[in-house]
Amino acid sequence: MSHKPRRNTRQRQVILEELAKVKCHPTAADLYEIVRRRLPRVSMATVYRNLEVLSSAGKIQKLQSGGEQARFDADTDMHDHVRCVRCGRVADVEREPLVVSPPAAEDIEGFQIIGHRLEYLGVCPDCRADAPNECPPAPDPA
Amino acid sequence: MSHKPRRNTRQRQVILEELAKVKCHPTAADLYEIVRRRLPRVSMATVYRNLEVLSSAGKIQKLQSGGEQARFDADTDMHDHVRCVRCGRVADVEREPLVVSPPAAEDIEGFQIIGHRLEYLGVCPDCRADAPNECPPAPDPA
DNA sequence: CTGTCTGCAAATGGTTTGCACCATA
DNA sequence: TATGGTGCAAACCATTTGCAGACAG
Repeated sequence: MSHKPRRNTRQRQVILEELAKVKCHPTAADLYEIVRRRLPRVSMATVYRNLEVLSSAGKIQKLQSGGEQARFDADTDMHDHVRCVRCGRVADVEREPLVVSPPAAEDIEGFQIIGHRLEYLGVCPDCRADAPNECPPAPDPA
Repeated sequence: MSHKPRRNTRQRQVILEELAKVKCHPTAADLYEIVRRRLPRVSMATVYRNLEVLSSAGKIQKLQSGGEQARFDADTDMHDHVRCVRCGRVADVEREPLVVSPPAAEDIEGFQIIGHRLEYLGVCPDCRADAPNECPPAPDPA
């Protein structure tokens, strides 16, 4: 794929390195805090711009299945994720990704299918711990 | 689950009625425009508040699988959706929803699974039509 | 050198909220 | 009449963008 020439700036390197280092799937803001420890003068704009560049270059994955903040993953291998509906945290699902068969042409009124988005919803251990809550379908991820 | 008592206001009725009427899956703003024809003085806030109330009451579905605007569906029967990656339009998939088996406990590190979110991505007929899309070979309008 | 990238700050845009008045039950 | 609901405007907040100077190639 012919992409525009891209420069290999220090910011870009550090952002990718730090994302690769963490086991979790940080938000842009999380990553900003992390990167800031090495580059005190970076700006959020730079973090956002680079996450965008890296993700369209296929070097990282952007996970934004909910209406929530996007989260990022340096592991580009195909794998599913679970998202905590309470705190928004995202974790990997350690099994082969589910095979999702695309709907037949006649079931989608002219749409040309190019993929799908699947993500599990759950409650993470931490949230379950202090959770004085009850019924499964939590209202909102606030 | 103890829910607060809810009043049956004219705004609430109209919002639900109009949503039930349309075949598409409008955004809050779309619905605001529609509802405004019957209630010229409604506010966006009221539309948002009621869509929230109706959806937590299970009377409508809130579709916000992407990072995009939420869309709403008065059809609460289980069914999948396709979202146009160009214009954001959402349509129903006319087949039995795919059975998604939740990951086993040992594959998700303590998360308690409560559901999943699946949505197909595609290009709608309209967008495909005028689509001057490119990617590899840079098109030259000249 | 040149054109991309950065930092800063201000702008977006969808959604939410505070408040005083209104209307449903 | 008691309270949930409404309209309005301002607040929020993640993300984007305009701009001038900085720096990679």
